Amino acid sequence: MKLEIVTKSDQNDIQNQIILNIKELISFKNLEPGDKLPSERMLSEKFGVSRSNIREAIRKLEFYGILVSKPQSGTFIAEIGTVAMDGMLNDILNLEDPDFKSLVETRILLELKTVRLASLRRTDEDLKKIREALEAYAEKVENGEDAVQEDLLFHLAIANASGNSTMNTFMLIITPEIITNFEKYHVCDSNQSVRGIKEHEEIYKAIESQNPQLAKEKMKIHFGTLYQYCYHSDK
Amino acid sequence: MKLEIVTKSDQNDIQNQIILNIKELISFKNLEPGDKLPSERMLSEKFGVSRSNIREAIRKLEFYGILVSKPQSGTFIAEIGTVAMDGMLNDILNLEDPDFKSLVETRILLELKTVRLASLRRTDEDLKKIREALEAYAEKVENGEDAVQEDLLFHLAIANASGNSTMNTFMLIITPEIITNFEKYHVCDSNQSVRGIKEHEEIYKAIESQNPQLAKEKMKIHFGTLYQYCYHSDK
DNA sequence: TCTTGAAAATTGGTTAACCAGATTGGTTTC
DNA sequence: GAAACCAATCTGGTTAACCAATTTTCAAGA
Repeated sequence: MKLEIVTKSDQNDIQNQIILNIKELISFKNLEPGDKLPSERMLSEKFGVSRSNIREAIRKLEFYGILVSKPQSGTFIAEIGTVAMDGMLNDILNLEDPDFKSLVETRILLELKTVRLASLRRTDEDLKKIREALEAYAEKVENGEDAVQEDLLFHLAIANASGNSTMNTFMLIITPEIITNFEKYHVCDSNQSVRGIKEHEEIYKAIESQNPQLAKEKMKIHFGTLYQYCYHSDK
Repeated sequence: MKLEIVTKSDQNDIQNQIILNIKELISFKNLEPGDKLPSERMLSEKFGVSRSNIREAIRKLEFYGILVSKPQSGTFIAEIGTVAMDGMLNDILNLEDPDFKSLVETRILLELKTVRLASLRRTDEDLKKIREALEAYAEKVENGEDAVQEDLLFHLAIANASGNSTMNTFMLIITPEIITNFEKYHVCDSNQSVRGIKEHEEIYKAIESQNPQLAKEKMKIHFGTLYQYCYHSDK
C-alpha cells in the first residue's frame, strides 16, 4: 500500500519535473503563444525521459489550456499570452492535492448556486430525473441501508438541471472524493439520513415550484451539519 | 481547420464509445467496486480498438475517480458504490462542453467566495504576491497595453490566497477559456481597464485589512459589467 | 523571378514487443 | 496440515518501430 502511493507521487514528481523543464525551455528559447514546441521525440531525448512521460505531461498542460497539440503537425503554445502562460505554469506546478475541508467548502458553494439555477431553469425532464433520484434515496433509507451514493446522485441531478455545464463538471469531479471521505470519516449516520429524506423533499418541492430563494434556503438547511463541520473544525 | 476539429470530436466519440463499452461490461459481468477490470490488452481486443485508446479512456475514468489502476497489478473499480458509479458514468457520457455564459457564471461564483476566504486567511506572503500582480496589471494598463492576462493573474493570486486548493484548481481550469473568449468577444475595452486599476486596488485593500464582507462587495462591483453580460444576454 | 508540385523530412498517433514488479498456484519442507 | 518458497504467468508501464497526414524543401517550368 505504501509502495503504491510512493510510486504515484514519484510519477507526479516526474511529470512536474517535465513541466518545469518545458517551462524553462519556453523561457530560454523565448517561445511565444502560437509557436511550436520541439517534437515529442526531441523533448524526450533532451529531458532524458520516455516519450510517453512527455506525452502525459503535454496532456496535462493541454487540460489546463496551455498547450494545443495538432496531429501530424506539432504541439503549440496556446494563444493565452506569455504572461498568463508563465503565471499559470507556476500555479500548476504548485498545485496541492485537495483536502477534505476544501472539498466540502467548494461543494457547498457550488450546490447553493446549482439549486438556485435549477429552480430557475429546470425542464420537466430535469424535474423527473430529480424526482427519481429522490425516490431511490428514500427507498434505500427506509430499508435502513446506507444511502450516501443515492444522496449524491440526487445532488448531481440538481447540478445537471442547473443548465451550467461547468458547475456540473466540477460537481462530478469532487463527488467521488466526497464519497470516499464520507465513508472514511463516517460523516453521516443513519438518523441523519432519515431526516435527509424530508430535507430532500423540501428542496425538490422548491425546485418544482421554481422558487430559487426557497430552494437555496432549504439546501442551506440540508447542509447544516456539514456546514458546521466545515467552519468549526480544524481538519 | 475543419478537419482538425472533426478529428478531435471523433477522438472524443471513440473515447466515449469505449467508456460506454466499459460501462456495459461492468453491468454485464456484475462487477462491483473493488473488482478488477479485464486487462488493457483484453479490453482492446474485445472492443476492437488500440490499447492506447483504452488507456486513455481509463485515465479519464481515473480522473473522475471511477477507476484506479495499480501498476503491474490491474485496473480496479473505485470504492464509490455501484449506484454512484453507474450514475456518474451516465453523467460523464452526457457531459457537454462549457459555453461562455456557464464559464462566466462559475467564475463569478468562485471569485466572490475566494476573495472572502483570501481576506480571512491570506498570509503576508500571499498579500505580497497579490500586490505584485496588481502592480504588473496597473503598469500594463498605464502604458495603454492590453492587460487581460495580468488582470486574470491578479484574480488567480487571490484564489491562491484563499487557502482552498479545490477552488484554486477550478479557477486554473476555467482561466484559459476565459482568456480565449475575452479576446474573441472583446468583452473589455481600455476604458474599463483604467477603471479596473482602482477596482483592483480596492479589492486589494479589503484583503489587506482582512475585511471579507468589503472584499466581496468590491469584487461584486468589479464584476459589474460581466454580471450584466451574464444575466442579460441570450448567449 | 515567381509559381508549381512532387519528394523528402517531420510530426503526433498507433502498434507491438518488451520490462519489472505483482499475483498465483503448486510444491516442498517442517 | 500449514507455512514457506519458487517459478510460471499476468499486469500496467515503457520502449521502439511504424503509420499517415502535414510541412518543408527545392528543382522544374512558366
